[in-house]
Amino acid sequence: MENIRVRFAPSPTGYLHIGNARTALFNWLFARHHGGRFILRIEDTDLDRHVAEAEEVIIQDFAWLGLDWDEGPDRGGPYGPYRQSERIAIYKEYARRLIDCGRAYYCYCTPQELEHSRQMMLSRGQTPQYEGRCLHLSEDQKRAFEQEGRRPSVRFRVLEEAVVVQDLIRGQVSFDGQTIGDFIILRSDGRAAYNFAVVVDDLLMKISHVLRGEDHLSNTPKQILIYQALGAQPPQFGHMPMILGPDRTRLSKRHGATSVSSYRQKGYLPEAIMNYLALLGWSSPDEKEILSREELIQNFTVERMSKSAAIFDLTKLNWMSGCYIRQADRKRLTKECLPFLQERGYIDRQLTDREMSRAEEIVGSLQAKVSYCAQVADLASVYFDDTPSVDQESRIWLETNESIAVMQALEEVLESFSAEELGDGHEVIKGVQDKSGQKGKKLYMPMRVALTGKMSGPELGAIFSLVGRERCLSRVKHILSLAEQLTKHE
RNA sequence: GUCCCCAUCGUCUAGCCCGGUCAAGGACAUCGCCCUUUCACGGCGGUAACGGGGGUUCGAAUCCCCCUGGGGACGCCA
Repeated sequence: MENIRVRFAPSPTGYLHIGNARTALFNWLFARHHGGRFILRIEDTDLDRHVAEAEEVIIQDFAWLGLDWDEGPDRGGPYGPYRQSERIAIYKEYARRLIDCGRAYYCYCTPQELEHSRQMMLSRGQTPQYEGRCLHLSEDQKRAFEQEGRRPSVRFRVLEEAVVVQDLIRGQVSFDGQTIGDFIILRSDGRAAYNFAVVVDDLLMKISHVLRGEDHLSNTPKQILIYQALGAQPPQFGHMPMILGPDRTRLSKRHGATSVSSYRQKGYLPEAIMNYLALLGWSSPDEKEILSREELIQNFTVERMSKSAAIFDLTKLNWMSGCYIRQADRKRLTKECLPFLQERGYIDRQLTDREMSRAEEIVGSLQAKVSYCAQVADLASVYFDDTPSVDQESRIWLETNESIAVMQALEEVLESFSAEELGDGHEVIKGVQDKSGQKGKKLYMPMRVALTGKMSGPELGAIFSLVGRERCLSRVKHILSLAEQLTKHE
């Protein structure tokens, strides 16, 4: 293939949706795999919905994910401008051409009138479709409408019997021209409608392949019609499967986190998000699942895209993210976790070398247990909370004498050690074992609960060495007193 | 309502184009065992799917038709 040019064209709605991110990713992978160009274009035709910083947000999320683009509003390119709001004159010019050759006409119907007739048709069980009322308006009629103060929109005139879409993913799909009503290409305020703007932009930007969500499949015949009316060759289309929520409906806010930034804010690693998204609707030829960005680029082809919709599975994302966290370099991971630790006041904003290496130890001790960085901060509470409460499932360890005996043994052994002697607590544990005669779970769980109030957490060794003798001791006393209270109440 | 797309374990999927090698493979989740003097990590094993009905064929998860189910689109939203 030659001169491959693909684009991602988001509307700046304030955040980058997970589904859009996947669309962007596949376009990017396609471009990088084939050595083509990846273009970012902002579809801000609808001023009403335009959010000022929205464009910036999208660009940031892109950068975070590691997607780079060759042409775009921020870096220019030979086919700019790359914002639709800056291309209004171009759309007008192309609409003019269609009017001149009889493939478009002015329509003076008001939104109210159109809504009314739509309802009428719907109630009669018909497909709502423009009836062509303004198709043959005389100059006098037009003037009369103008006098009324009506501003016309421009409609595309559909003449074709049938339109065939050659889809890269779905094969040949045909549409009956009869079912496509004359649609608006220029709104009455002069702005281009989506179906028109995309065509003009894709044409002028020499886009070779349009890979987008399946929800656009039924728009495609309209767009092909415009290409044809303009005497142009349409690009290759490929309609990708939708991403659904667990209830099998289109992924939306009520399914929870659906923006890329929400995952970034929780401290997911970008390569994990990229990897997971890549597997939604695509599979690698060797069935490998953990793929680096280079492997993704190398293996990506549209032939391996699936046709059926995929459910966004947070559980699997968390597993995959956990894989990346475990593989991550400790220093890097610590850097990613720092903001979360600071936010809770666990560590200072400015760190000495010593504090930094302490932070690395903390993160390292938790690395195998989390899926994303915010969880590190959750679990790190065991290093900072010296008066922990005992969670429900850990209560049972406060209720038996043999468990309490282990805790008491821990208290005594700890007291017999100096702060320097403690180290990673190995000797302490041995001492407690000797004293209590317990081993395994019955040895470890009481100690764990006495130290943290929880049944799970980092290695006891990490707790001993990072918390130190004094605080360990005060925690054990604290928990022991809680246990005492508990027994009294019974 | 009309049009369009889709249909393999609970979930993501391989296999389908080029029918037999599929008593359907992998991954997540789940269950069990092992490792670890604990939870986790890791290792091993188990449960679990070709939506239904017709064809075509010696033979169908794979090809055809119908049904059902799900999704999408029908906007002066993108």
